[in-house]
Amino acid sequence: MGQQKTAPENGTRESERRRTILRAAIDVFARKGYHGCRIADVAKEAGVAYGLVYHYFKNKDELLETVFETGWSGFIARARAVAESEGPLVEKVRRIADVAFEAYRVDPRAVKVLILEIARSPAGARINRQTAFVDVIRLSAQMFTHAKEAGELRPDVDPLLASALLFGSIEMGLTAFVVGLADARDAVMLERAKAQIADSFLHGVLLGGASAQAEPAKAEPVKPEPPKEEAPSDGAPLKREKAAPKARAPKRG
Amino acid sequence: MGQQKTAPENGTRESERRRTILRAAIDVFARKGYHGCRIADVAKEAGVAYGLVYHYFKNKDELLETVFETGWSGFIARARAVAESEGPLVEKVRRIADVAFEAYRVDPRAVKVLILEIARSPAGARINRQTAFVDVIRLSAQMFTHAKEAGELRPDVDPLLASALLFGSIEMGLTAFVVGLADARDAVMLERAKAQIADSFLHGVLLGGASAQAEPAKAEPVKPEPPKEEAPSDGAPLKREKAAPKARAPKRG
DNA sequence: TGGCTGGCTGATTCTTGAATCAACCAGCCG
DNA sequence: CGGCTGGTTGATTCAAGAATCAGCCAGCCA
Repeated sequence: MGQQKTAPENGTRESERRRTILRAAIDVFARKGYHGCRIADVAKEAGVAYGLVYHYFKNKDELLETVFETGWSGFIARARAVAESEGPLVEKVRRIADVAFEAYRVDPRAVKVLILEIARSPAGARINRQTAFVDVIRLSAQMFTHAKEAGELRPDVDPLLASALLFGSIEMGLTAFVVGLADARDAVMLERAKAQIADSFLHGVLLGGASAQAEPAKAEPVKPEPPKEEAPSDGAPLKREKAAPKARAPKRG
Repeated sequence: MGQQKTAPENGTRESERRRTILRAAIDVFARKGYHGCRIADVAKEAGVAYGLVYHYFKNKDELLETVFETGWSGFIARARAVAESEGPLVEKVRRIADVAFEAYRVDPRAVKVLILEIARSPAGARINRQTAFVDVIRLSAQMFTHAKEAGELRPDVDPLLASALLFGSIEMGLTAFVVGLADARDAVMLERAKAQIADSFLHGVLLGGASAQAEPAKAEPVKPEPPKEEAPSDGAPLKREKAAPKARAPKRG
């Protein structure tokens, strides 16, 4: 395929092979977990020889490290852009939720690995990882600090903690899908979850507060939600009630 | 120490030794992570011979499993009690946060292991674990469902998701301490964080909405909580700073 | 054509650490 | 005392799987 495969050039600088292996690693990690798989699995998934993995990556750990950097850097960049942009806090929070959910929509497996294997990787964990997670939280904490100074936040809210809570909500919301608590194949559901996360975070869940979608300050690009005549969402919640174009995506194991 | 060490009796039925090993396991897991330590480490920490660990536990996995059950069952029992009790949602949410933070205060290491190693253990994870986590969420989801029926919740809030968000907030709040983002040795800080988590979740972080402690539409019929004179949760950041008795102590109700 | 180069291969080697087990050491009972 | 029982020990065994390495092969240039 890549005609000019002569090493040196290649705009991407990242050989096709290398990318294949990385992709395979993400899939295998997502399926069996970092510790639960052997390099052999990755190689097989990628359809390459065992040794080739070592040609491109120093060792198993570097492989995970790379998966991390690849996925995380993209997310953090977008999140930072939002956090540092101008505009009302409400907007920013919504957009951050957007970024996270979009990432999930585009590549759920990668997000799963990020959430399950990396964000919470135990103490010893080399490099960034844990640090990285802390970084985003610090980053958005600044956003909250500014918002607070601008009088958008309740004065008794701690910026750092608020930041942690926002990401905690987002993460757990995503986890619900990752873990299968909610059906992730349903785009509408994702959209709804995203909206609720932002709303709950901003206005709380209690009745009587500022009504949630009160101000569509900025019209959402999509309006997948009808009048919100909430269905009797009993204990069997996040499972789309009535009919729905059951876009049956094949459950890839 | 029980003089009568003859096996059969012993009210606890759990030998002193066994408990020592379990404790050591918690500490070591918390320090180096499950995969990052060997049985030998646990044995050394406990001050017993390598083989003894296997005398009390079938294998390494059972050890983790036990750590899990031990810590988790206690938490889930308390959480369930709160969720199924009578009273306004506001109260329940606060008390659930209480339970979680109290657990942390009592045994931070154990909580760390629970959060880092078990709650998010990757896919394949045997038994409960992941399931257990899902269970609490389902459990509290019911609580939200009832609250919704009682008109305490905004109608557009999905119970299951709300539940996930609550625990997501709690977990991330705790994680902030676990990871060292915030100083966990300060009891006041913990108290403050706990309060903010409940408040933010209930009323949102925005200024202007229902003021934090504003009463929701439905007045609380019960006043089950004693004054609970808590630390003044002012706006001070997670880093304890000098006085800033910014008035407003969120004395609920 | 023949000699290079470098991506690629996979059997082989080496390490790590889980799990086993034969022996040891009380205290106890007959 | 001598034989039991059951907690305790730690060297030994063993399997898993990470990392290595001696080469293979395809394309390329002289």
